[in-house]
Amino acid sequence: MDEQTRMLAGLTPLGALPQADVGESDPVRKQQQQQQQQPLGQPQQDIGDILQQIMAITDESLDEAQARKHALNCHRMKPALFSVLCEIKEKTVLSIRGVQEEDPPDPQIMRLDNMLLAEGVSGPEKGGGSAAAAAAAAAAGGSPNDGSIEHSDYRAKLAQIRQIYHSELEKYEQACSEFTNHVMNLLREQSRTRPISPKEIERMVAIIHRKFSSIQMQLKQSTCEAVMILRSRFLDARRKRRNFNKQATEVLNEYFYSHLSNPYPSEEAKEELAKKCGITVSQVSNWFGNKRIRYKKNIGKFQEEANLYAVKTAVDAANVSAQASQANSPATPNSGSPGSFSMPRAADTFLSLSLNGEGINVAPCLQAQVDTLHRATHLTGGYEGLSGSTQYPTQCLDANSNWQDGTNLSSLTSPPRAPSSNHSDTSN
DNA sequence: CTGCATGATTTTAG
DNA sequence: CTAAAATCATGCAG
Repeated sequence: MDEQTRMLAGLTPLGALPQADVGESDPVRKQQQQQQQQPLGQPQQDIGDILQQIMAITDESLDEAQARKHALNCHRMKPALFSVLCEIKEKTVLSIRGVQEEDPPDPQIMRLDNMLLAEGVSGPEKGGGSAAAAAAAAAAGGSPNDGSIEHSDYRAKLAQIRQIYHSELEKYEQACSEFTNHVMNLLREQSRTRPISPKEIERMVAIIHRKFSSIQMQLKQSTCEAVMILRSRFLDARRKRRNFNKQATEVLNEYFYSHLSNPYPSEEAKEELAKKCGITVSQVSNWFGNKRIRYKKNIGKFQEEANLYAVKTAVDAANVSAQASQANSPATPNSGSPGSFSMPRAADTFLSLSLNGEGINVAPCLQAQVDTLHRATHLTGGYEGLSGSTQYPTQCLDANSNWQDGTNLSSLTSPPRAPSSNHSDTSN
């Protein structure tokens, strides 16, 4: 109400403007002016009336308003008024414009966009979604490989967020374009009664878009937050340690102790172990990394374990070997000790590995193994000169390997190797 | 609650 | 890049 009167008050005096101000060069204008001035004395009042009527429109019902609008449009003074308004508009709009012009792309929203893109939430459409998510997950984990199993949960959650994000975004976009259309239609409609330049419509649209984009930003922000939360939870979960099951540990230990001379499984071996243990290749790598360092740090502590697995491997191998020798020809030239079990195949492999293919030392080492195995098998306990622990593979292997020749290691550990009274080693 | 075992991650060295 | 070494964080037995 207040506003209306103010506007009216402001506009009415301006109505006189054209007379003073309009460029004389425009013949149409001139004519309009003349028309306007013909009913001398009246024009300003008429304009005032019309404006008042316009203002009153809001109070009327739709039909009534429609009728009035029509009447207004048909009013003989309408063109004149229109042109006047045009003039006013031109002046005021010019001054309004320039005050606030399009701002540069918001750095904040750019940041969010980048992040969402990086996280695989926005970016390529649905099809590539899971791939992007996987990539994001992999990047997040820093582990370059597989892990698809443990990431699946994360991926699922991310996909969920992604879906929500997209549907919301779509909703916003639809609402935005709907609203924009509506406003544009309105403005177009109104442009029949009041002067609205395309520029102005454009500006209006821009304003609407800005509003909606600020809403969008909120959406993006909350999506980012959700992703962050998910990510942190995921990282936490990933950090959670779950012991491998017994069987897996057994398999790994078996491999480790039967390859003690060179406990570096090849990529294929790792894959095989991973499959056998139901863990990932990187977990196998972790395990071997940890095992090597911990074994090296405290060999004594692992002696028992070593023996245990030595026996196990030997027995297994013996069984296999027995079966094999039954089936095959007896051709195992190295097996000098026919004793209770023939030479384990596992030992064979391990030796060939440890010796780098040199066949020369095989025999003594095998003998050593047999001895140790006997000892271990019989659990004779104290083997004289050794400080309490038998060292199945170590001595033999130490002679042939260098993966653990890290200076003072064994000195810290409990039972240092007793070089004396030991078969094998370099002896021959 | 504590200490150790152990899987995972980070840092360092080659 | 890989492996070693250091470190972190959790699970679990006592």
